[in-house]
Amino acid sequence: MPRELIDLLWRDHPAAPQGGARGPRAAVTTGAVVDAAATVADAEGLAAVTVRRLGDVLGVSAMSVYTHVNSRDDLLVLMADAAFARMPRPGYGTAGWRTRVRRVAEANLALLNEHPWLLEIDDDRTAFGPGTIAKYDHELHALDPLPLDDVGRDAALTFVLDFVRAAARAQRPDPRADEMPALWGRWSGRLAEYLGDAHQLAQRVGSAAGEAMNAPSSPSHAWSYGLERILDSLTAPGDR
Amino acid sequence: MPRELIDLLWRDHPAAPQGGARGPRAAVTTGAVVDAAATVADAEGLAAVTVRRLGDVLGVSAMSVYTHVNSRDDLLVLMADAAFARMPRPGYGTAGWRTRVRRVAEANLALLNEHPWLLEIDDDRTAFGPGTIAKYDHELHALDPLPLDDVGRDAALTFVLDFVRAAARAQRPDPRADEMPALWGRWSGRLAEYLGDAHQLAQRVGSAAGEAMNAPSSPSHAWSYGLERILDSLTAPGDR
DNA sequence: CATAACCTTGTACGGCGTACAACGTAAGAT
DNA sequence: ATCTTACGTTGTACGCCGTACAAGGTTATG
Repeated sequence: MPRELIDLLWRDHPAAPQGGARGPRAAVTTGAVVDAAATVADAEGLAAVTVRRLGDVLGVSAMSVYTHVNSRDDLLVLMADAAFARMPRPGYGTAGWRTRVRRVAEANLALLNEHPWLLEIDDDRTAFGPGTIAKYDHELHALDPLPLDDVGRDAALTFVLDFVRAAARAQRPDPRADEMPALWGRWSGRLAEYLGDAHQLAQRVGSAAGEAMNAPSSPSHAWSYGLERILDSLTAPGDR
Repeated sequence: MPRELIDLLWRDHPAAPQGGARGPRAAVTTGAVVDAAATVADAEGLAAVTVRRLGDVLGVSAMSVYTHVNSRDDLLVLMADAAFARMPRPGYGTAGWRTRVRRVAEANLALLNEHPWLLEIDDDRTAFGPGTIAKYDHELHALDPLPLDDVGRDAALTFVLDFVRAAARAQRPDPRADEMPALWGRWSGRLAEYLGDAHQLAQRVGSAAGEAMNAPSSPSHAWSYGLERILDSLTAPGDR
């Protein structure tokens, strides 16, 4: 293990340890590997981000990638932190808390829509990265106007971001979408037979919700509706 | 492909196609494979559920497993539906909607805590399974006392279950938990150097939240707090 | 008894992450 | 100017994975 993950996360910081001076110049940098990985993930999903593939993309052998990243798991952490680092962080100006939090939610939704693979990265070590910390700080400040103690502030932010995460999950296109019509053709008849008239409420609501989701307009009523509910709840009184 | 997934999902239904009469008796059943998979997943996580491993557990060759499940992806769908099918579904009696929804949320949290691997299964085809449909129907009925149309009812349930899912994710023990002390020992000094006095809010709130999470009591303030907020929001007026 | 349908199995293929050792390269030490 | 040392790069190999395929055994049906 050449350099620890924490030092790779902070590789752009002045205090970060540099590679030793001897030996040949590295053909690529850690940053280049991370960027290449993100590009592949954006285009073909996280599963396409393999070490051999990255080697190809970077014009380098597979094993050479390990000079810059330690392991694939570490790479995922670096990818996530880099994505967070790149998020725009406009100042909040004089906006009220509701607008501020709405902006935070919308920015996160946009990020997750752009990089759906972030939903698959679940590694606590990202919390130590500069991008993740900067994002956290910025988003905590959105709650400045609200009377929250430290723990409550963290809980409120988590509450909002979890909602966003679920919404992004729901909006993510099903990778099986193109098979679904054929599947439905083969299955719908059988399913009707199995179901009979049992679970009528589920049948009715399910088909209504299914149609609503495929409806051309209102791409996400659930989003705007849910977000307003979430915002409302932030001003609700404490436990009862 | 011997039998379609939909028929495997409904394998206990009288109308489900049975295996042909000829040939030797199958050594195991689809149900046995699914149960074995769930047992392994409970004990060692979903990644330990491999086809070869299931063969071992069932005393059968790896390839023989494919007689009963078609593919590993299909198996995951069967596992999820079986878990949903086994959830207790007590009647709601005369309980008010708030109690009913709270019970639904608590039942789902308990399920996800018992079977954390459910969080990793994300296949829309589960929606066609008998367990999933029965669960859906039962949970929709929790909302009977509320004045919701079909689409709104589905949206409300999704809203609640997404919250539960996020809470279960947060409560899930980190598989890296045992490495963390050593990691922190090596990293905390460096992180402090990198951070300096930047992002002071994040530093303060982060450590407060971290301590609160490791606190012995109040295993999840976030859960009860968040759930009440979610419940409140279900009675809020519509969009504004 | 022959046939056809079914289950089981071993082998094999192409993928994965990555350990390891050999080799080349360039800066510091002498 | 040479030697030494640290480092980057590479090919090979190991043990996993899911699963395609073909061969062979087993049983009810014609």
